[in-house]
Amino acid sequence: MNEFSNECIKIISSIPKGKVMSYGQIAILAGSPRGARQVVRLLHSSSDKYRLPWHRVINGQGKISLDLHSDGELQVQLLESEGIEIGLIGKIDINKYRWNPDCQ
DNA sequence: TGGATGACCTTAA
DNA sequence: ATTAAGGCCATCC
Repeated sequence: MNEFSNECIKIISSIPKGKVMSYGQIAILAGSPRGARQVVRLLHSSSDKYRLPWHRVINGQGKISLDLHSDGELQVQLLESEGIEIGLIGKIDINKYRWNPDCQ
């Protein structure tokens, strides 16, 4: 495991309940402005192994990148359980729920 | 148009 | 077989 992946895991694990982050932001905070896809891979491949709150990670548009008919629906339910308001298209108030560990 | 974003695919150990 | 690491270009507003 390299440092980047480790940072990503820490950052993602640091996302508090009721907050969400985007891939790009996590990648930047992790140290790789172009490593958003690596964050994706980590979430998709090692989410269970590392116990990452993948449901709190969405795209930069504040929407669910997953299929709302499959995993996306599950994520929507999880986010709603945390108090996050989600639109019918999976739109989330990223402006309100954006989590900035650096700013915090 | 242009620029930021991305829930993958491939290779190696 | 599984786990881990790495990246670039099409897509959407």
